[in-house]
Amino acid sequence: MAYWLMKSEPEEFSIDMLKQRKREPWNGVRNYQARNFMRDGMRKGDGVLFYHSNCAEPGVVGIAEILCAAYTDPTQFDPKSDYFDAGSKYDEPRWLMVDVGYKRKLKRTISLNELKERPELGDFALTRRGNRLSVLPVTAEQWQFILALE
DNA sequence: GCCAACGTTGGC
DNA sequence: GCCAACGTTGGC
Repeated sequence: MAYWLMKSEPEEFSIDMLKQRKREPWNGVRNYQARNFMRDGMRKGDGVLFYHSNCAEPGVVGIAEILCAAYTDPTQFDPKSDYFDAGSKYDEPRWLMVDVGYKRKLKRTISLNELKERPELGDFALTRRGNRLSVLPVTAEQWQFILALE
């Protein structure tokens, strides 16, 4: 079992929306590195730190889980979608997605600021300089440490 | 709204 | 293959 952190802008899709819907196809990832994490790393049952980005208090706000291995993201073939990719072919889809399931909200937001101040996290993909990945790996140690802060 | 950091595109 | 221009992410 592996652990991940997935970012979402709360105005686009918040932890409360995931709580309501219970399950969400994580479409729209259009970064190769993030796609590779989903394709090569993610398996059913993996843990997800749900992170709010681009908001007043960026940070980890909840826990989710990966519900299935990566599969074709249909929005890449939809000309009306924001995520349409004219260069992707049906028989060779460029973009994948996973389904994410709601587990629970944290009692409080564990803010980016707080995470930056924790040397215990070591080399953490989230706080690496200039990091912009929306899907990134979390070690078992980081997972436990972050949740212990709750 | 600003802007640093990064990824992508496309001319050459 | 290089690299300038451009677009996007996301913290502040």
